[in-house]
Formats: sequence, structure tokens, C-alpha cells
Amino acid sequence: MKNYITTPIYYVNGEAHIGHAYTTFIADTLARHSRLVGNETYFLTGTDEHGQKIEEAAKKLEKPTQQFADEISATFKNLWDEFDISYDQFIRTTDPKHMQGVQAAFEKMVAKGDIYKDFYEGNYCVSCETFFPESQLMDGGCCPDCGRATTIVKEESYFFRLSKYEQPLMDYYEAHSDFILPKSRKNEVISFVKGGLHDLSVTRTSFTWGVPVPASLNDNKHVMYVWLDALMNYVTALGYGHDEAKMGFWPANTQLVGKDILRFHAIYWPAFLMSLDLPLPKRIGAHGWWTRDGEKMSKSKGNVVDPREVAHHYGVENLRYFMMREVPFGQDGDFSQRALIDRMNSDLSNDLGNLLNRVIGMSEKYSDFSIDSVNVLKYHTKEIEDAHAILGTLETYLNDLQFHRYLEELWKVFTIGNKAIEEHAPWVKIKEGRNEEALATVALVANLLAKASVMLHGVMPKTTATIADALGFEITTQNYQELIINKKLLQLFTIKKVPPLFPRVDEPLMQEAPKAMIEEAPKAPKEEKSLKTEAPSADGLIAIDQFFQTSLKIGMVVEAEEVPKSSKLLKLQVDLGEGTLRQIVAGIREHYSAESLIGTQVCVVANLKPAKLMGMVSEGMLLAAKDSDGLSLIRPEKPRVIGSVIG
RNA sequence: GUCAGGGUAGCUCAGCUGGUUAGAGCACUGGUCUCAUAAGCCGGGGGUCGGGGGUUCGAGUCCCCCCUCUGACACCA
Repeated sequence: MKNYITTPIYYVNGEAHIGHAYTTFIADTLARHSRLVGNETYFLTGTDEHGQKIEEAAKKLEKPTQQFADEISATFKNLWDEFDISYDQFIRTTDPKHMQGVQAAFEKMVAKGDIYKDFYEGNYCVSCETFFPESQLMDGGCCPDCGRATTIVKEESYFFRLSKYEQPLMDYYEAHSDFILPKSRKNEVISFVKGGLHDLSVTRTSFTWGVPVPASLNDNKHVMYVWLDALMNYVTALGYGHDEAKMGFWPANTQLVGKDILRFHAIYWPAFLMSLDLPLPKRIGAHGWWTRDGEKMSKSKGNVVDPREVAHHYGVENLRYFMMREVPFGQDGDFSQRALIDRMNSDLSNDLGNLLNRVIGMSEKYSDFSIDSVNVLKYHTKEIEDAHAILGTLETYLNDLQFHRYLEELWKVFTIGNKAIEEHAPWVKIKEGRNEEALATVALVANLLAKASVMLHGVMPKTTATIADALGFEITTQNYQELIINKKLLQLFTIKKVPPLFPRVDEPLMQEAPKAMIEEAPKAPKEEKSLKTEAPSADGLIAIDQFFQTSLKIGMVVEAEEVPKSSKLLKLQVDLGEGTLRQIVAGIREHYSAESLIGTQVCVVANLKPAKLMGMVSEGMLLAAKDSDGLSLIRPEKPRVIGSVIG
């Protein structure tokens, strides 16, 4: 059986963090286990390197874009190599073969009639140089900013007929209930599609760092939209559009993604594949995010978990175990040293590591390290049967991406071992001269450890190799067959003494994340709105008089109330010392309650053209700073006279 | 606001189509063995199953209302 497993290709606008490591660990686990059971396995990961953001980031550092991409991409690859990730290919969207494949796909879509050239058509206000959606327009189709009449304006773009695939997608979700995991995510996707799919603009003319549309179109100012480019990597990696040698691996068995990019993988991607007449992947698994000590990780808080650092202090495989055991797939998880240490001590040291040590100790004392399984079934059929009952169910959990359940169940095998030792107390039997029984128990536990190690191999490849070595066997496909499928026992073997696998950890080994927030220049990551034109910015510098075109004033909030039917808006009446109050509608309800604002001073952009929000006129804007942790208003340090000019 | 999914022991969660004293792991605690990494094993405490009402012989499990959390979408000059 062929088994193709993918991670997303990671965007090279920042270095790898623990979330990237998590996805990659999961994929690696699936890949390793798949190889172990004898599947022909292909594991793909890589980097996504195109797009305006990369172009701009490189420019800022005054580096050639390609060089910038090379550097960041290398940090990912190096990390995976350090972590011994068993990928079969590391693809980069700047690989010429990938780009060729994407162009081939584009041509096929054109031939299929799924791509057409058209225009963005929108209500455009010439003086504001902005498109406005219908819903924002004032009465009579006037601009919500300046109140002038808008005109319908067109801008050239190629579009993918996503709308055509609305029904086929719904049918597919219906027919394949396991296509999207976990199920809760599936509902979200379905409700999104139900809301109606618009054709997707798949080319840009505003930047050049991307895959050009095929030469056959003779339209070289168009560059492909990053998502079309990026998603195609899953098939171009197998040779789509150039050398199709590995296309036999398609469709993928498991495509892992973060919950933030599920929509692209569960809607756009299947639609693209349908257009290309390719089968759809068997399942898309969307995992959650990681927090740290209950708080969202962010650069500004300085509490981002560096996987390299954790691995350095605690070990990569312990981290892998922790991440996969701690949190149900799909849910958000919390990383804390406490939780990691608890898992290590209680699961790894106490249950597993100590069990191996018990076997080593007993075999040393009672039989000079030699183990013979001849009498195991004579005394321990119950334990062996119970263990196989558990081992037999494990693959189901793996198939459902229920890693935490998988490990939880697997651990019961160790409990069987620990209980058997207690119950049969080999040390008592030895004293009574019942050596055959005592040695049978030791052999039983050694076999349980062997079998469990085989099933744990995907999660902890190195550790299980060490256990296997201590037990005198190797973790191979053949042994998987023998020990798990055929339920055989290892026969005669010799124990090798190894130091404790998991020394207990008493104190945190890493410096704790800073608790207090450190004020730092808050970054406001702008989300890329796919169908909007990007605001053209020149060199980014303005003259002082340009700044003073903005009238900033101190105002006092006199009244504040929540806007019904909105979760973000507050309607404020602000006194700017003008005799009349200004009505300002601000999107800060999630961060400030209405009553907490009344009587406080704020900074107001006073000469903003009025806008209409949820049907209400807003005559100004509050200054606020927002980063990934929240939003705070900008206020005068000390109260000033209402209407005071800022600047 | 619309839609979806939650609220069960200190913590993280199981509890399928309603049925005897509501479960697991961790944490806490009492006991005990000694092969072992002060690990293991046995036992214990602790929950009015978010609140209220209803259906039923019987509800954590079904229905209604409310509170609250999460997510998607809308919205965020």
C-alpha cells in the first residue's frame, strides 16, 4: 500500500516555532509507523517562498529575494535534520520543477475552462482610491468615506471558477465523512461553503515574486496567487507537470495542516484537484495551536517556545511524546515545563523506563541477563492476551489521528507489565526455588516491552531503538509482523544493560518565560485580503506637512454604548471641544467595555471623512495600538484640555 | 448578530441509541513489596454531572428557557 503524508509548506517569513515542530512531529510519526508496517511511504515537507510579503521582507534587509528565501528555508531544513525528521523530500516553491508544475496545472485549468480572465469589478471611489463592498456604501451608492458617488471600476485578473465546484465539494464532504478531521472543523468548512463560493482571483499584477502565468498565455505581467502556487506543491513534489514518476503516491493519505489554513486545504485545494481531474486526498487533519503557560505566544511577550531550546534541555523525543500525548488532535494545547516534566516523570520514567530497569535488574540477578520465553505462555497467557487486545486497537487511533488516545492505550501495556511483576513477585519465587516461574515472568515483561516498543517506534524512534537494543532485537518490519501481527514472542535473547532511559526531572531546566508584558513596538500584522487591491505606498516616508494634514485631538468620551448585532463595535459620543459631540463608531468592544470608557480621554483623528458602519455614521477614529495579544487605546499620559491638538 | 460545538472530581478529559451506588489519568493521601529511576502495586478522599423548568417508572444522557466558554462567518475608519 502506498502512503503519502504531507505537512504544509512553511512560509519563510519567520523561523520555525513549536507549532511547526508539532505538525512535523505528527507527520514524522505517521511516516515512521507507516514504513514500519511495510507501507510504501512518502513524506513531504518544505517551504513556501513566494508572495509580496517575502519580497518586501527581503527588501527591508536589502537582500536579494532569492537569497533571503534560501536562508530562511535552510533554517527549517536544518531544524528538521537536527530533529531527525524522516522526510523523503523537502520541497521549495522556488524549485524550478515546482514552478513548471504549477504552470502546467494552470494551463490545464485554462484548457478545462476553469480559469478565465476578467476584472475585479467593484464600487470604486476615485478620490479615495479604494474599492468598497456593496454593504459599506452609503445610500445611493456613495462612498462611505467622502460621500461622493462611486463608480464601477475594473482591474484585470485571472479567476478560477470556484463557484462551479460548490456543489461537487458539498457532495464530496457528504460522501466522505472522514475527509476533514476533527469533525468540528468539518462543520465549519461546510457552513463556509454553504455561504456561497465566489470565483477566486488567482493572479496578481502588483508584485513579481511568484510563478509567472504560463508563457502560452502571453501575459507576463500576471504572477500567480501564492495559494495556488503553494497548494500545488503536494503534487508537483511527486512530479506533476514534469516527471510524473512518483504520481503513484497521489492521492495523499494524510495532509496535515494548522487550523488557520484549513479553508485553503479543504475548499480551494480540492476544487483545484477536481479541476485537474486528480483524486482528492483521503483526509485533511487540522491541528490546534500551542499556548505557553496558558498564554498566547507572541514575539512581543517574548514567550515564544523555541523547539530547539526545549529539545536541547529535555530531548526531542520527550518533546514529541509530550506534544502528542498531552493534547487531543485538533484542540489547542498548552506548553508548560511543569506539564512536560510531569509527563516525563510519570509516563516515561515511572511507567516505561523503570519497567525496563526492573527487567534488566531481575534478569541480571536471576539468569545472568539471559531470557527464555519458553514458559511465558505456560504462566502468563492472560497478560499476553490482554496486551494483544490493546496492541490490536492502536492502529485505529493512529488512523483517526487520535494520538493522545493511542499513547494512552499503549501505556496500558506497561501497566500490565508492572502489575504482573507485582503479582508474581519473581524475587519470592526465586527464594522458593521456583525459578521456572520467576524467569517466565521476567520473560513476559521483556516481551511486553518489546511489543510496546514496536508500536511506540513512530513517536520515539531513537528511544525505542535503545529499548530494542537492550532486549536484543531490532525494530523492523519483519519484527512488527512477528510480534504484533503474528503475536509471536521473542525466543532466546540476552539483555544488555543500559542506563536509565528517562532520568527523573525535578526542577525546570529552562528559564521560564517572562511573566510581565514588556512594552515593545507592537506589530499589527495586517491580514492579506485576497480580493482587495493593496494600498500603493511610495518610499514610505512623508513630509511633515503631510503629517499635519491629519488633525489629531484629545477628546473626552461622554457617552458609550454597545452596537447591537455587532461583537466589535462601540458607539461613542466624544467631546472634542467643538460645542457639539462627535459620534464615533470604534471596533474595540472586545477590549473595552462601554462604561469603562465614559469619562476617559482618548486621541481622535478629527478630520476623517465620515464613514458608515453597520448603518451608523462615524465621524472620527480613535487611536489604538494592536498586536497579537490585544488592543490598547492611545491616551494622553495626563488629562489635557478637551480639544487639545496632538502633534 | 448568525451558525456550530462545549460547560462532568483540584487539573485534563471518557461517558454510544436514557436504566443498578457517575468513570480514567495526573495531583493529593493511607498501606505495602523490594526486581526497579523514593519507581511499582493495593486502597482512599473528593463531583447536587453550568442554573432552572419539563417529559419519563427512571436523565449527565431527551425537550424548553437562561447563564457562560470556544470556534467559523459577518463586522472591526
